[in-house]
Amino acid sequence: MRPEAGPGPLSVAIVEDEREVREGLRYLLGRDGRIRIAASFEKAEGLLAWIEANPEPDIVLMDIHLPGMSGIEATAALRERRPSVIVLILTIFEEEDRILAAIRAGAKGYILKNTKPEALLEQILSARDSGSPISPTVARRLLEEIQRGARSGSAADYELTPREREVLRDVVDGLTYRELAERHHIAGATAKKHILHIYQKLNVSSRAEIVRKAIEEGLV
Amino acid sequence: MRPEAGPGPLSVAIVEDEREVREGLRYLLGRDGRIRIAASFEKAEGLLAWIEANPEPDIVLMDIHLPGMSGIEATAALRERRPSVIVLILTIFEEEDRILAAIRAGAKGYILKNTKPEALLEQILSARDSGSPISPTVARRLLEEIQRGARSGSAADYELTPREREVLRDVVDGLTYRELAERHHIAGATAKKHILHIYQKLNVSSRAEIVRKAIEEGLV
DNA sequence: GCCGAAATGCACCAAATGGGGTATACGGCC
DNA sequence: GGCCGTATACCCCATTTGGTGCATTTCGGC
Repeated sequence: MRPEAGPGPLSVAIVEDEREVREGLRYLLGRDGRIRIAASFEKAEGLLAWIEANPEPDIVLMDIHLPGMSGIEATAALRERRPSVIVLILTIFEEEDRILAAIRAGAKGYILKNTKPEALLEQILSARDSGSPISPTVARRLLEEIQRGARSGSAADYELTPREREVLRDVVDGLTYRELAERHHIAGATAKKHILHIYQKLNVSSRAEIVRKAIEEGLV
Repeated sequence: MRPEAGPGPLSVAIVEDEREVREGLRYLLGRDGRIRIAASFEKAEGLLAWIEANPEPDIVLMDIHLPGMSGIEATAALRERRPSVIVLILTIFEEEDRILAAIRAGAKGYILKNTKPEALLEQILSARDSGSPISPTVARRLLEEIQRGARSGSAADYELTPREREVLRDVVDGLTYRELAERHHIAGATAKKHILHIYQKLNVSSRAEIVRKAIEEGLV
């Protein structure tokens, strides 16, 4: 292997639904001689279909939020069918939970879109040499996650009080503050207070998020 | 067997968190000579502990919404440990999804609390003779469910349009109308419209419910 | 070309929600 | 006794949400 030069230009495919961002990436990466844009798609399904009939690219830049199949799902599908393709998640959000999900799905890197163009370029190139480009912000999250998992034996517990656990279950059942109040014989304001505390502990801020997290983490 | 007389009074245990309702049931059922109230509890855990050390009752009247363990969970636990005990769900709500869940958990009947006292009494007594007291309203739901399952091969599909499916996924991700609008390049009002349509098709009316249903039915 | 379904957009409104603060009561622990 | 966490309750406020009704555009099928 020749890490310094590599066997010709790095072949890159892009999956990104925003046209401007997609075109911007094509231009930005394409003008560097070390990279060749093999194709770009606005939907993950497009990439998956294309890859069946074409030589596989070295790297896929994958957005997470896409119409239709999500970037994470697409990453998982790609690992199944084309395990040698390196998938780099490229997203604008610092979505705590998605980082782990993406990595479990087989992503080799997680780059934020606010990364400076030159740095972006280098991160992509580094991926070829078994590197894993991770934005600093993301790296921090990963460290925190590792620490968290290390101490409590990976128990998805959060430190909910018994009362909060009861309320959580009912929130998952779709109860409003008022119904919560009736069911537990407390004031609606108190029910709200409990829920707000749960929000803080689970690091969410809406009913939808709390329900999802509670179900996925097995809190109910 | 002597269906007309039975082997003495029917032994009934009650699990109901509302004190007034619980006492009301004790009075109502207790004054009929054919029934004997063995015990009553405000929490399912109480019943489960009690039943370990006492002769099992013929019938358990079980509320669904309880602090701590739910009535459905308790029903399932009871079927495990005391399979001969007949559990009748007694609840004030006509909760479509709970009916099936309760029956799967092993409930033998599903009675609504708005049932008239005399009818309630007869329904409970009928359960002893292999009857399954089901309130008419509930029976209707069951028929609909059977019809639904019969036609489409039990596929949990609902008839969502592709667009609605996309929106549903993002709602599960916790996006607000505003974020939905940005992500799909549509107006917030349109995002709302889609969600309202999904509500109708899934028969729910809140973010929390839609997220739960979507996850549990594998729509995401 | 017409029809209907799907998707889109907007207006209006009542209710629910999320977020902030303050305060009291109870129980266990140092 | 004093402290802290938990649960309780209430106040205010901006935003979001759920519900309706109506109108337009788009698109595939007949």
